[in-house]
Amino acid sequence: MDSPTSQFTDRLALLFETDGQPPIAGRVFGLLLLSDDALSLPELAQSLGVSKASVSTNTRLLARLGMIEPVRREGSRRDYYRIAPDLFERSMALRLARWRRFTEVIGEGRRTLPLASAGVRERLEQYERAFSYMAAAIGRAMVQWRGVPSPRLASTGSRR
Amino acid sequence: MDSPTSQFTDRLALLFETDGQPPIAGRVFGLLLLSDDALSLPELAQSLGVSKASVSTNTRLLARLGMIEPVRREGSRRDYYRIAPDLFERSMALRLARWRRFTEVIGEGRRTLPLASAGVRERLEQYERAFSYMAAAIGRAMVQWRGVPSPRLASTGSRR
DNA sequence: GCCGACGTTCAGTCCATACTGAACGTACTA
DNA sequence: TAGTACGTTCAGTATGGACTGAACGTCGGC
Repeated sequence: MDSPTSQFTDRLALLFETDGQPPIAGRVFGLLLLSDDALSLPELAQSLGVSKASVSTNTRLLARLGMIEPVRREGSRRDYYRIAPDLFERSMALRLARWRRFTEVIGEGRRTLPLASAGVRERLEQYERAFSYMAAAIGRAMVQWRGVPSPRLASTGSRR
Repeated sequence: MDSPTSQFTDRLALLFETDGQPPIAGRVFGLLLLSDDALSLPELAQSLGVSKASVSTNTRLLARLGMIEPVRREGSRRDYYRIAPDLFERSMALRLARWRRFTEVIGEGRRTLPLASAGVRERLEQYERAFSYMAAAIGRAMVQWRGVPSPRLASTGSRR
């Protein structure tokens, strides 16, 4: 792997790490991001210079997150992976889901805990209301974005 | 600290941890979230049963993130901390910033790397365009939310 | 039906880092 | 000017988890 590419995957590794995910997941993601066609597990392992055990674990992680997906090629037992066609939507959904989990913990606290005061209750409710509002708005905006005709991709099929 | 409260802070600790932040930051945040008035560093340390060194580090982390803020009480050298009044906006901004960082790495790759094909370039550009679109939409939605009159908080000052 | 290639699993190692306790610098007080 | 109560810093420790290599089960080819 050439130096500029490894620099790119390194930055993604760091970014993934600060997000609480294994660095190699970022490297695999970065490599696939720059690759035109799907890559096999041994190809990824060799390009990145890591064990296939790591690649196996992290491809499954990324696939579970919906950021990449396996591609079956007939006449081959190998698993090929590529970036998910709807990558943007997936990554947005992931980040929104994290935020929702956070809000749900707050909501559960509000419902089950003996709160110190009405002010505290109001603070938590306010947060939950704001999240619901924003989540709905984000959902609407995403629908609109999907409707935006993509100049070049219009014919290549933005929906799978 | 009573058991249900520590259960709540534990869940937040776990949530922070999966987000790549120290668990104690989550505990401090949870405790402040349920507290009506600002808490001092030694109070936090004692309630959570952790060292004041940890509390000092993590309060500064949370303050840097804008999730909590220090309160000065005249006639006291102690630092008191409380949940940021604009907590929701802050936490949204933080999550958006993370996403932006991610998108910027992709953009930098697109600009500086010798890409394999036009398809790859288009994929990256598409991601960047989508992010810009969504970021703008989220910003507009936030402005609208601010404009939504809060029934009970209207008089207590939602702006500091 | 044997052989080889593939993906997964698991025990082991290693590294990062969260947390602690003690030492330190600082500012208010008497 | 001591004394005290802060918050911060730093070396040390320990815990979690990412990664590895080897062993395993499985499926296709000759």
